[in-house]
Amino acid sequence: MFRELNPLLHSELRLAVMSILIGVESADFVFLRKQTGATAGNLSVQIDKLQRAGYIEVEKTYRGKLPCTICRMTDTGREAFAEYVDALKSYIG
Amino acid sequence: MFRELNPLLHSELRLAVMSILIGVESADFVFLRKQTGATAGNLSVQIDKLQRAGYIEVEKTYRGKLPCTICRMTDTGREAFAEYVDALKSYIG
DNA sequence: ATAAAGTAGTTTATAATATAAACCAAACAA
DNA sequence: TTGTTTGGTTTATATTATAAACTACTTTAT
Repeated sequence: MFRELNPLLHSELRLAVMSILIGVESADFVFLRKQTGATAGNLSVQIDKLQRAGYIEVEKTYRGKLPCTICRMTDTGREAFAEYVDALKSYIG
Repeated sequence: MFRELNPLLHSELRLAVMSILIGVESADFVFLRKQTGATAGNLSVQIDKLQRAGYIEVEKTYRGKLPCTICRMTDTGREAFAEYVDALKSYIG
């Protein structure tokens, strides 16, 4: 009846991050922060979780002299997101 | 950009309960337990939260000699559910 | 009549999660 | 050179989810 909801994606902030990343080639920390309105600490933790799960790739680089953390979704991430969205439909029709 | 997800509804089990109740006039504890596959303890707690939020009404009665807890959604619940579903769409398109 | 097992839950203890506050290092500005 | 801003990370705390333990009663078997 009800499909299981991947707990890694069933989180407002991680879902927002995935939702952004699925639509772009890549996005940096500052952009994600602005789009989601999250605090830096929270975003940092949630990016880490998505990376550990293999759903996103994180590249640590510099923009000029300032640190810049670039995120992009992996194929695994895309699959997981698609399945999550599908599973959600068993709840919300 | 992203709408807020009502944390009371953004929970797998509570969402499942609401999803069931939106489609029926009422449902009892045992039915909800079977449909969701939840443990009795977890279901009891989550029903309580939904009731306190005013999203469902709980009627304590008997089926024969055995206790029977009947749940039905309120108008407030229906509204909250509709808004939650709508908000979700800002994440999953 | 009594013990054992089952039904329908509730309460409570614990594990997992989310979140913000505090912190760090480098850059820039006064 | 002292303070402020940027771009984060780490850690402490509050919240949440969940299962285990318990309550109260019924049914079944002895």
